[in-house]
Amino acid sequence: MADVIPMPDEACEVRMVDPERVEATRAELLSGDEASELAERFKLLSDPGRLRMIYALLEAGELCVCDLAATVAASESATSHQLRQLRLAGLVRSTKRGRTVYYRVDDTHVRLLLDVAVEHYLHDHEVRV
Amino acid sequence: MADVIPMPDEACEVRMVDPERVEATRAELLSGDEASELAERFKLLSDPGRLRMIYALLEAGELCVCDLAATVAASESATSHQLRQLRLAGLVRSTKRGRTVYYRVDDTHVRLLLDVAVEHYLHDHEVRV
DNA sequence: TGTAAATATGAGTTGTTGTTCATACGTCGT
DNA sequence: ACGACGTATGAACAACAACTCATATTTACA
Repeated sequence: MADVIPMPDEACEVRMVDPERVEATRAELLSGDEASELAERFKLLSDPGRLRMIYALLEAGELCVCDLAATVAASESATSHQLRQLRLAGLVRSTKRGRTVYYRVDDTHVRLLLDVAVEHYLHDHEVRV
Repeated sequence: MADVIPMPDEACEVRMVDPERVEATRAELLSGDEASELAERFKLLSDPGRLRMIYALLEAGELCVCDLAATVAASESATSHQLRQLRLAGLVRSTKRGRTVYYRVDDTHVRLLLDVAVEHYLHDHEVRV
């Protein structure tokens, strides 16, 4: 889905069963920008490798690139590319000490988001009541 | 990132600065399957259009395909394709009444996940103190 | 029964994403 | 200053994801 197309003011070709509910729901709906911003955040969490990296950083507190790569069993280059994305998104922060660069999670909300997801999507199925 | 490559037991070519921390973190890390399962969930939320659809369904409770399409300003075909994904993932459920099909969210956890994300990533920036 | 409505699906196309490989950059030790 | 190390980055490529268009399916109604 490219991006949100503005709704034509006068519905020209749009079929609707319940126009009132549509209008009411549209009023409460996320704007295109809001949806895009949220989606971008979720997209960062939508790759297994990135997810493991974030998780590893949350666990370890701080890791250099090569250690993180070893931890999640990825190449250093791939790891660096992913970290760049996360850094540009403000999800992680890097500190250079000597020639090694240490990364840490720099987003207060990710931990909660991950905890909620892990709790509901993993424990529910495995620890099962 | 394709999928998780198993870590070689004997680190052959892997540089590490702090092997102990790596090993400790690996012990606490998500497995490849767990990471993939979580990532797949987040991926469903990583598209602005899908996000708006889910949000609309949460708001409206129940919507038929054409009304949902009108609500999020997408084509009915695109909407149907997205709903198929969500349905296969068990995130929404469909009910056929006559010739129209009504969809509703069928995942207890999505609402919480979305609420957390909206709260932290939207309100924080806009309502800003 | 035939036609239109509401949705589903498949094929084809295009844009995006993650990886590898090669290479560049900054830093340490000698 | 030079070579090795740790990391970053760019290009090329392959896999994937989302859209449109065309067509199929099911139901309602005349």
